[in-house]
Amino acid sequence: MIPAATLPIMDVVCCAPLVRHPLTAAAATDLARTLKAIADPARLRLLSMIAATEGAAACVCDLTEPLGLTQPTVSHHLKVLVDAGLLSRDKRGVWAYFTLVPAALQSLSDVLSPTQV
Amino acid sequence: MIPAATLPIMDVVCCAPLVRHPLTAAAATDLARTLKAIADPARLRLLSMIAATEGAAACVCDLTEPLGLTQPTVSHHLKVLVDAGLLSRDKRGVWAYFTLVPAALQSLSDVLSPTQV
DNA sequence: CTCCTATATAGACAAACGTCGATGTCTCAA
DNA sequence: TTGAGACATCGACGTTTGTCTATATAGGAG
Repeated sequence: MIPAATLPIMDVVCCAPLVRHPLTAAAATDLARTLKAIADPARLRLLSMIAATEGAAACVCDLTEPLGLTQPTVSHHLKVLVDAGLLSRDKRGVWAYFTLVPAALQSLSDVLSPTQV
Repeated sequence: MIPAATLPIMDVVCCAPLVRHPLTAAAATDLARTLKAIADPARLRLLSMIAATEGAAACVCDLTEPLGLTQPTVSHHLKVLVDAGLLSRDKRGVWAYFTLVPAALQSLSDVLSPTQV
């Protein structure tokens, strides 16, 4: 039950570009865990909706209706993204605001790039 | 049963950077399909092993043993990657050689980058 | 305190997934 | 023609995943 959020994504991704060295089993498992978090239509839309939101912060109530999913399902997807280190949660009073973690997406982008430095 | 390989990944990915516009349901489904293809430890290792191979082409027989999976399972994973447009298959005689499709990985990398042009 | 609202958690269920052993297909060599 | 080897396909299986409803928790208004 260790939250994946504690995984240092940068470490997993940095210095292990996919196309330069064969991945070890452990590195592949870690990277796959993060990729699984974004390999879902609902979660991709959540990420893009949060990124497009004024101030890049959004609460669950704003995200539920345009997605066409129930509130518990949206909360579940948001938890997956937070645990993966892609979003951060900021609880203000009754509302929970979610913000992108840009470095996480950048790390994923870097590891996939065939033209890595 | 339309192979995902016929999906124009560049079109799915290009001009729809994740963090700039909210994804439509259809675009999110297409992108998630491609991401699911690489969100697996065995397939990530296959990609990196093929990339690291002399000439960037490898046959199934070379990939089975280091992965520790059976030949049918490796063939299955390779098919997923080919259908996703990430690998191309080249059958020469009895052997099947697999090669990276660099543009596909680059497209994925681009769409995830928060610092997209 | 009491109610209302926003969110999280629990439990259930169907669908999708990863893996395997068995078998089919195709190519080459003898 | 026959046999062997490389790869693909099939069918089965246990596990994981996405979704829901129902319920719990917790903050703010009155």
